[in-house]
Amino acid sequence: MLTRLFNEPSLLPDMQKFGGWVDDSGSEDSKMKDEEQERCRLGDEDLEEGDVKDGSSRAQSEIAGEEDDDEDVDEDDCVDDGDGDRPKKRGPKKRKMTPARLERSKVRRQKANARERTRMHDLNSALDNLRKVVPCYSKTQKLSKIETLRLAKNYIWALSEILRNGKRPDVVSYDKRSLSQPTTNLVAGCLQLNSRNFLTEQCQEGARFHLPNPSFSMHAFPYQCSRLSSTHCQSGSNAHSLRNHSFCSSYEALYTEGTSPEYNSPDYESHHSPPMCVNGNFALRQPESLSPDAERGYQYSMHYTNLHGSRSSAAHGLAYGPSGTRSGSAHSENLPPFHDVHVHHDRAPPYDELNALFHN
DNA sequence: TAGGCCATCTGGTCCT
DNA sequence: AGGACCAGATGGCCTA
Repeated sequence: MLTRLFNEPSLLPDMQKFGGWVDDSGSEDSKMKDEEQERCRLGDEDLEEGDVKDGSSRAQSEIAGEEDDDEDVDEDDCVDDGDGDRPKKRGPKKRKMTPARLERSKVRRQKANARERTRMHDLNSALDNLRKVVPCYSKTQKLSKIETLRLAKNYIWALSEILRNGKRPDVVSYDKRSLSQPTTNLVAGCLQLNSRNFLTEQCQEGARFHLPNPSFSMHAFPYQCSRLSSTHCQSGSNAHSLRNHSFCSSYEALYTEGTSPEYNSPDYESHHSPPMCVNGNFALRQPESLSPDAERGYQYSMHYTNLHGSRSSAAHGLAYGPSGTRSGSAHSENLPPFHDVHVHHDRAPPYDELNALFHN
């Protein structure tokens, strides 16, 4: 719960005002006390805060001439090693951790913690922004950090290849590191479902749709979400022999939140069959009624495998060929409305080539 | 329950 | 001195 609260950056500054990190303030205090006790016990240690493990920082701060304006105390206050034979240590005198210094150290540490939190939040925000511009985006099933980066890398790589060669990148030369199975499924399901909504939207608007954001047109559509239970996943649509549990699970996960009750009825779900694929390719089916321009502009296909060398079950489960023509018996028309999963693409660039990206 | 993912704390290092 | 950045440690949450 605390963790969740802290995920809300706006809350953090206020929380910091109230004694810093709630969970750890106590332990930090005790830690500080322990350190002080340890220093006195050892006799020859007078570490600055942050020097528990070694003295490098201490040496640094001492060299820098750290001064305690108000509470500068000699080391003798604390130390009585009782060993006159021991060679006197060189260097500046060490200072005892007085309560005032301890307090300052604590404040410093809390400030550093707050900065670190802010820094990590900024980093996460940037990562979220990146998630939104890689070709698959879901609010409900976020790509992990590492997968976001890998996906982005592959996306950039493929775009570069297309720009350089004007043709589909060679997937063999691609970075083969793996996305997880759930992510593989997510991307696959994401694209397939969006294609369906996308096309529906086009039909409703006369094969045209708005592009409020010319860069990421798919953001224009607020997708509804529906849920497919595992049961339905397994029992429904026997004709789709290639569908497997993993793929079903991904759909289930994707549709778990924000589900409209009406979609939970068996009748409704029975109409929804995850798309199939037999060769690792999947693509969006083009409506026959689309004008040539629309067809050219909205075609979207994708070749997708998982990275461990094993084919993605999701990819296997998709039925549409790379050309956008239907190659199996799946019914993309019957796919459930999708919830906040977005496929990003721009105008009508070589999507066939771009879709080769997700081989990672 | 193990493993993955994540947020946070912490100390070290470098830089200004 | 203080801030930024980094990496290790830790603990919570979630899922298979």
